[in-house]
Amino acid sequence: MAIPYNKRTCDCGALRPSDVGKPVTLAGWVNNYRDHGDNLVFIDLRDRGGITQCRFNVDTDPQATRVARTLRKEDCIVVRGEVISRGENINPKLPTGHIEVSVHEVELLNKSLTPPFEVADHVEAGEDHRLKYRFLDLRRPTMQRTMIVRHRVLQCFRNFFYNEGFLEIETPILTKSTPEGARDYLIPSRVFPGEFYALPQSPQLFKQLLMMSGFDRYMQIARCFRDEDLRADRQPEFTQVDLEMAFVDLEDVLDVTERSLAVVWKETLGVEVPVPFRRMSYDEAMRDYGIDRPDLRFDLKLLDVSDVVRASTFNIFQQALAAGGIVKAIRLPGGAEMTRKETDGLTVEIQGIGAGGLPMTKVVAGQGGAPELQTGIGKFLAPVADELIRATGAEIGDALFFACGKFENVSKHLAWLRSTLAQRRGLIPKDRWEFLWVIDVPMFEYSEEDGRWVSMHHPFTMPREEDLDRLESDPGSVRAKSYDPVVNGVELASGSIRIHDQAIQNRVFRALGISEAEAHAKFEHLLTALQYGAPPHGGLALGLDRIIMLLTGTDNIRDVIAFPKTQRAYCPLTECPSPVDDKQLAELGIDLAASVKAKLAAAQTM
RNA sequence: GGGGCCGUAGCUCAAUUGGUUAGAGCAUCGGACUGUCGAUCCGAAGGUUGCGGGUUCGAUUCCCGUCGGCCUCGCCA
Repeated sequence: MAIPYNKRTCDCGALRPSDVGKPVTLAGWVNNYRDHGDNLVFIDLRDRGGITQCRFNVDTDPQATRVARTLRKEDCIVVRGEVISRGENINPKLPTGHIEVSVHEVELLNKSLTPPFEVADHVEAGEDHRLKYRFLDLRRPTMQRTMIVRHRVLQCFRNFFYNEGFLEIETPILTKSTPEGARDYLIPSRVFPGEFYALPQSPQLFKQLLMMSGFDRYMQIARCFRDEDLRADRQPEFTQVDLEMAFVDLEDVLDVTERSLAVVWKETLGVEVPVPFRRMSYDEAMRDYGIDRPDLRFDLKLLDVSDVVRASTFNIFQQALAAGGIVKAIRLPGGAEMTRKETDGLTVEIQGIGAGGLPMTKVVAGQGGAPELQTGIGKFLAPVADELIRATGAEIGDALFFACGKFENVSKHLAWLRSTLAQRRGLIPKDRWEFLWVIDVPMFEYSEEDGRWVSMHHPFTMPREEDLDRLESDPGSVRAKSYDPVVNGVELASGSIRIHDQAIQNRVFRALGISEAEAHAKFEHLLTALQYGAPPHGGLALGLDRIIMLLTGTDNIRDVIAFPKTQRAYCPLTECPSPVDDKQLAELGIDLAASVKAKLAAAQTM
């Protein structure tokens, strides 16, 4: 008689000594089997709740034991039996380790082929392999835990924002291509041949329109799409917890956002996050950390030593300073113990991100015990050694690393060095969460490539009122009413107060070199809506994937997404993207370029 | 588009300066075993060294190309 698998009594992680004596029905996958010959067979049964050991005794249940002997890893089974105590033979590694199920009946629901890799946390498998067999990879306990955390965090955000009066409203996936920002994924229209929808990079304009529609407080768990190259923390489709509020100013958005994050950290990790978060201006972040998302878990600030090294004899510095550049340094406590091999390795790596090299020196005890600079560029710095040691606060045993040139490059190189040194030298404290807001970000940055100003955030961002009169005369000095929450060097979100005045919106478009005709072609709906009583509003979008990465302690975004893509945005599981029938293309009025056809043909004959 | 690392058994990896029949652990298969729990013991099977070319008496090793994976710069409002 078949065992009623639809009447499971609990999951495989639930049973405890207090359940001893109860009849149970469990179903799941064979995690492991141990066959002890004549008498005993053990099966570790796994489902998303955990693992329960099942015992088969040939003396009492010969038929079930016969079946159990044939079971192999990843077979899907259902068992019926009785919870018994393990006596002395407890397994402290399992929450269910004090009990086991004495199985009287077992049924194989589906036999598994030998899996291509073992479903266990301790067995590593190549990542493309894991993605090809993602349904097996997701059975691993850590992956299951991650997906469960993800679920809980989503619930947590939803509950929090509902309680704060937010409405969850969906926005279109098929929408309009936008000129600024990332490359769009395009969807050809069958009904309008030659015309295209775009997948949303974010629901930005729709959420602003919802504010103009009077919904006041909006939230959505929104899937967003950007056709740009991938990174360890970037996927072509990703999830944002998207917010927008009307009749608010900057303080209101910051307040509700930081409280939501505090709740999520409390609920998932039990960590109390103090609110309000500290705030740092963009200029301060760039000056002290060289990056707009500083990791405040460790010090290693960037120190401007331009004036100090001006009198040194190091040519590279002289040239940089003469060209209007700067020289900055990082003081690494204990860095003098680094080997030549280590520092040479850093030099090669920093050259890989565009630096000319990595000037450095060590602070050692000279004659009489006074600190002096040795190795590296020490001899060139001799004329300014005392002053440099004083300016950097360097002590005997430290190392000093330098970068020189344009502010942007120095910042980029030393920001990389700062976090690399902190990681390799073990300077990052565990279980520390350093939240902050980065505010007062410039509205625009100049794009050499495009020969014009481009938005740092997006074109709908409100400038600070006191900077408005410089929008035309000095756009580079205008700061935005934008705000980014950052934790441990990770940008969690990005948001701003929006422009709700058509005149200001037009001035910003003009500053961006977007003509009136183009603005109307691309944003007619927004510009029109701004003329019908648009309320002041603002919001932000939290990067859910990165939040889950932080909460689960992974540095790989693929680990927090059930079905992610490879670095080339390929899915090994579904083997997509993939070619489509000529008929489908014909319906869309699309003809492939000759070069593309040739490539496809060549690939097929291979 | 640029830089870096990698590709050897089903999986994770090793293989000396370019040199005998390319090894190990896990998985698999067969056998043993009364309490294991990442079981243990005995045995077996398992390889176009990603693919193509070159150098060489001889290539997993060196060179060129190509395909794929990862990290990264550019890019990502």
